[in-house]
Amino acid sequence: MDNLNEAGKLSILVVDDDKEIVNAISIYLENEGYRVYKAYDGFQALDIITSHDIKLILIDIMMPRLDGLSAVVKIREQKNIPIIILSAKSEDSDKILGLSIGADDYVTKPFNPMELVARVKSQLRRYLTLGDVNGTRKANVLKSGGLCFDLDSRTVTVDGEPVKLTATEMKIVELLLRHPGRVFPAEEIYERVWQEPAYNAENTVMVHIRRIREKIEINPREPKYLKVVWGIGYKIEKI
Amino acid sequence: MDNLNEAGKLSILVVDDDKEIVNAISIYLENEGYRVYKAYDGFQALDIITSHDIKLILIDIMMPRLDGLSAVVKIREQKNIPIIILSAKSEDSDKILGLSIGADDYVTKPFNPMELVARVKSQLRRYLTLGDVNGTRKANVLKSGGLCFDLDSRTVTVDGEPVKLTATEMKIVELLLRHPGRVFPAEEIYERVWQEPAYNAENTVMVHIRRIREKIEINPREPKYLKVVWGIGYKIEKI
DNA sequence: CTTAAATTTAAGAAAATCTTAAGAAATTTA
DNA sequence: TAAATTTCTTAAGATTTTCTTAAATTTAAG
Repeated sequence: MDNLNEAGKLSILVVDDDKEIVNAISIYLENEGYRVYKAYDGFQALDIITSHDIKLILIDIMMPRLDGLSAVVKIREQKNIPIIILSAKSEDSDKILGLSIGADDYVTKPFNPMELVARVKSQLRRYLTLGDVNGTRKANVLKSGGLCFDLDSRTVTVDGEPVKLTATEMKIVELLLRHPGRVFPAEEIYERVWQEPAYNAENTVMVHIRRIREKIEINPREPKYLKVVWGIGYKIEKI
Repeated sequence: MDNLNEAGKLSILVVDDDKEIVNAISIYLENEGYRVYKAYDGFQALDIITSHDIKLILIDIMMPRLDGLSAVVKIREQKNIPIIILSAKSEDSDKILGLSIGADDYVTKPFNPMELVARVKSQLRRYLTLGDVNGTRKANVLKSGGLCFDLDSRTVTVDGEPVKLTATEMKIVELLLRHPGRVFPAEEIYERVWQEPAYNAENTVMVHIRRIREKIEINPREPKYLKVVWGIGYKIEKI
């Protein structure tokens, strides 16, 4: 599988038996800076997703040979990437059918190109998190010893006991757990979690660290998980 | 009852008073590898399903002698297999009637053969799970504790007591129940339920959440089912 | 022992959610 | 078609939770 895509572009696969539609969609997506792959039936689609690093799929559900709904199911068996269904039908029952089968969104033809792009971005935003370079959502738990972070339910447990962290606290724990053993200066934690330049923000980070410890450590004064490295920063050990 | 069908093929019963339609459908289904039984009115249909191991029924609701809707009701009393209604009528009232009476899907004539096949496959996929050898479906309900959503009748009950939700409210509950434990940001709820990009829509979602809680929670201020995760979104617990 | 770094605490500020209500929109009924 | 009903959206204020700030305290390294 080629994981190297030109200039770091995200790859999108467009599947429809109508070549004109595929081309039209491709132009809009390429304009937005995506690399577009094209397929004209379900089998071609399956071929491409097994040989290329596709991040998102746009697929028509009414296609010859392997119909779209079946293809969606097969794709889901292989990869966990966002799937947006294209369809001429607009009835509610179809919407529900598509979504319950494992698609993430549903667009009816004729569609507004800008809306389509908006939905593509929305889906990619949802699936592509920083630490998740492959775009494939793996088993969604991060661990270090008894500390466990379930990314789907956004639940943190210590030795199986659920612990209630705030959103910011969770982001800090997530960052440290995604790079176990690595030491992060408070300044870097701030910049990565708050997504803005750190200016006199160390204290803020420290107070958060304190509160996280209060929740996940048995004795916050002798932390077992969230450790300090004097003069450098904080880390959670690789276990 | 013969449970042995040739070469392990799945048996489908097609019921319509128009023989041409029955034959046309049969060809498409046989092409897809199904064993097809034919009936030209409701009584014949009932005969066949009691003597053969039918996995799915396609039935017209406008038929002489025993009309289709009545047949559907009687079939449901006997067997719990997927039923797809065929009809020349496309009015909404019929759709609702057909589905509420226990049918699983609805196709209006004239129909696209590929679409019909797709729906047949979709229904079989939904009902024939590995552990479910008899072709009798699993209870089609989503649950979390005392909260229960019956997908067939689209009815919600709390501790057995029926609760009257609006269509939108039901879609929200369905989404959360289909992914128990997972936290959905208000924005994502909007996009998945309304099927359009969320723009300043969080408030709308919140008000709906509030009204759902009013209906399903004993004390809406301390929700037992529909919980908030501060800074992230809403969820219904996996129980 | 001194100093810089890290911890702890508490209170006010900020942000997110909740609640309510009124009017708009959609649906049903007459 | 109009009236009545139900459902949805919008907005604004109340409430709750979370975040930031700052100052006092403790800890580790040299």
